[in-house]
Amino acid sequence: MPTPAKPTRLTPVHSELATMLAQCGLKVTRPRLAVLKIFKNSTHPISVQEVAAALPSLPTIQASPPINSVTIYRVIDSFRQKGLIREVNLRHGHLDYEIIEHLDDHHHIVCTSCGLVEDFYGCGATSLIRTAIKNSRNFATVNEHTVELFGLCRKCISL
Amino acid sequence: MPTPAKPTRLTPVHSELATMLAQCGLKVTRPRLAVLKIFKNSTHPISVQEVAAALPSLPTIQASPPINSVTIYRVIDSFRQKGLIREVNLRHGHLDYEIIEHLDDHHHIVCTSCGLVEDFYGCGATSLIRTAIKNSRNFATVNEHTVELFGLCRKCISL
DNA sequence: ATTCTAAATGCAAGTTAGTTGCAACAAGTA
DNA sequence: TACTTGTTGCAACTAACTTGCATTTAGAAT
Repeated sequence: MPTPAKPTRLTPVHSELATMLAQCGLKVTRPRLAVLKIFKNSTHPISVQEVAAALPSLPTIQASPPINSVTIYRVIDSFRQKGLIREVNLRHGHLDYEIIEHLDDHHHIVCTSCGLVEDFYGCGATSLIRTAIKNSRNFATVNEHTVELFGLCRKCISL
Repeated sequence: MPTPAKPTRLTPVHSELATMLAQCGLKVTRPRLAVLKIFKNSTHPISVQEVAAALPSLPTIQASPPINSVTIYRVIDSFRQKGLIREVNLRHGHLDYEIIEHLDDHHHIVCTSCGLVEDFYGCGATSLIRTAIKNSRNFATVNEHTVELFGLCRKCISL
């Protein structure tokens, strides 16, 4: 009779999120799993306030006491420090955050009238970065870059 | 005897700043001249707080009552709306603002360790913008763009 | 399993940035 | 010079965010 697989406490999605946390040296806690799940679920960059507003909809959070807002700030800051998320400014009057999927070349077009956000990939910054470093007196390396485009979406331009 | 030149109340620099304000439909007031002068003088993007801190050093301000902080917020917001200044995120924990000199292609490299900021020009975004619009389902025009590079300066990389 | 320790969380209180409503004032115009 | 509208200053307010500290807990050591 074959040994039955040992039951694990973590659901598959939990184990994926838990691994992400563990790999960057963060302890796996309920608030961190929850906030990370919000970022995973979100299709676009979101603010601290939006994270806070989305948390109560998670089953794991509904089942237990709500997460203190101080904790949300600290969790988001730890994610940012560890490079799990990045800060983006879409000129919505505050900063937003989004998960960093890989070493992706991922950017946004924002409508300055209605705020609509669309993604685009591949900004071809590598050659730009090379020449920028060559021309710079002070800089040695560039690890990250942001590119955001601001314009008008089709709906707003025809208003 | 030749007619003496009529004395003008505005110094040359005032008239230049005043013209900038008038050209975008803003009334020429003491707070606006002062804040605009701070932006003109600054070599790099600055925050609302830095503007407020710099104002008392201006002779015109020293000579009269200080400018209310509410007014600073409103002046900066009016400048941003009129396109005199732009908002930039250098990941210093807040938003900064800098004067828009022309239709310039002006960007920054920021040291993620010490915060040093250096300018660079010409990011070659025009072709990027063309392909981004072509690939976009929703967007029709792009009027503005931001490009910021984040890395380590020579000093910090050797620490 | 149990114990241990550093890290993470929650709470309460405080600080600061930024906003709003309104009355007084002043720039630009007739 | 007077008028009108936009601008400013003040006071009060709101919300974002921070700090200090006691409690709890994840992960590692035993």
